[in-house]
Amino acid sequence: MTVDQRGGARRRPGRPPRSEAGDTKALLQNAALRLFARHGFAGTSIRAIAQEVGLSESVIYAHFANKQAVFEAVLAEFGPRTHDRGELGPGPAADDPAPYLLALARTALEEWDREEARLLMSLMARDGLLHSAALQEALSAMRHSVEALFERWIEAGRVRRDLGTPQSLALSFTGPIGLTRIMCLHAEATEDQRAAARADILDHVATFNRAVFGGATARS
Amino acid sequence: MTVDQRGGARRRPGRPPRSEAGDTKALLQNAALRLFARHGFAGTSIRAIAQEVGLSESVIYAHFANKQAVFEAVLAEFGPRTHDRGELGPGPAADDPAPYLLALARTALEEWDREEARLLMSLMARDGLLHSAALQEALSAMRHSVEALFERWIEAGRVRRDLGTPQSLALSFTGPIGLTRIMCLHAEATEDQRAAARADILDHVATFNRAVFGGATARS
DNA sequence: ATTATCTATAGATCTATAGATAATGC
DNA sequence: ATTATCTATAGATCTATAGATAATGC
Repeated sequence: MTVDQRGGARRRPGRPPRSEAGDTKALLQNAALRLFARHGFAGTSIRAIAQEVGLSESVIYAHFANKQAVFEAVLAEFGPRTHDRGELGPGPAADDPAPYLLALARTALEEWDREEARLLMSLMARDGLLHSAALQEALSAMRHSVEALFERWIEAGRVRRDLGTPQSLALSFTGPIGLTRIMCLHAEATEDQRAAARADILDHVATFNRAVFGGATARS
Repeated sequence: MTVDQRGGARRRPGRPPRSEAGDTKALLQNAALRLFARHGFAGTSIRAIAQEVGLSESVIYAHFANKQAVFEAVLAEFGPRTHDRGELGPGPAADDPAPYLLALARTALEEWDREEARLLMSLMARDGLLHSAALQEALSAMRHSVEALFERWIEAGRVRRDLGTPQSLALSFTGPIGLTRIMCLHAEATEDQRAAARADILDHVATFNRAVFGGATARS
């Protein structure tokens, strides 16, 4: 009788016919991601998640052990990947620093600007996940891989040795990118804000490249 | 009878004698800040706040209209200042860029490493305040004031004009500082993590200064 | 009389479970 | 028989209010 999101009357009791069946678990996880991103874990009720999909709240317990398990499933499905971070594949042009860094940034941007990634960012900016050990590790892994690049470039004479440690250079390069991502590439940002954020990041990379690699890349 | 935080038996009914009176409102706000920082708004109950101070939960309504009002009072008291941002006072040495930027960073660090500021950071990293209009504005104000500095320095020939726009330079300078603050200067960070964060920030500033102002500052 | 606390409680959630119901697939 | 849903409900919170109680300050 009651009209709901799924667009129709409330279901009757009993298993629904094949024609109406969907991937309920996936629908629930998706709804949960959106609601957790908007209202946080404590601010999202089991009831709200089920309602969003147009189902009775008890159906959640057929798919998840409890509310916490829903959150963990969302993180496992959409959460930060631990593997395949930062490397851009085996080696397009890692020995030409400036273009390589630009390509790295572009790749990251493409990944981070996806809706799913933005929802995840909003979720992390609630619930304190920004400070969770998991994210800190993912971030530090990413940072280490960039440090390794600078170390190599210093050895190869592509970066003035007196400029700073590989650690410091890596932070100077990734900092503005990471900050802009956290602050602007989230679920509530408008398309305009996101476009500005992407431009800011690319401008930073260009400025960084000019300051660190000087005219070397452009002229020699 | 029940022992509580304030260290004693539960109060009896009736106004407490002068000897036991404290600034209840301030105590409540302080407890609320800590709990909101740890568990978020929705994850913190009125009950938990009162309990933390060792009072009955109904006492909260003598001091605040409702739960939301507690949150707003906490933000008003501890929240991001809109005024007196970034300027370091009228003018210590704004025309010698490198030392000025270093002083700017040191001042910010001192402010941000205070316990209260760290609690606020944790609070913002829950409840989505990181993406609130209020913080975005505070941040953009800070950024603009740094942009103005770079603009002045470019005009004065202290920064190579072809390096990048004032906007881009400002982001390249403040990005690593802001990111490190958000990620490391929060309530749950250990003293070691915070020390590393402070060192990272100062290293970045040094690297930035060398890359952007080159030997000019050191030698001429 | 006013102020600052308490106790008790109403009413609204919220999580989770038990048990009914109807379609499916063997 | 199994699966995927529902209805109904228990029990635990949670917010907020009403009304009692005792110290304070005039």
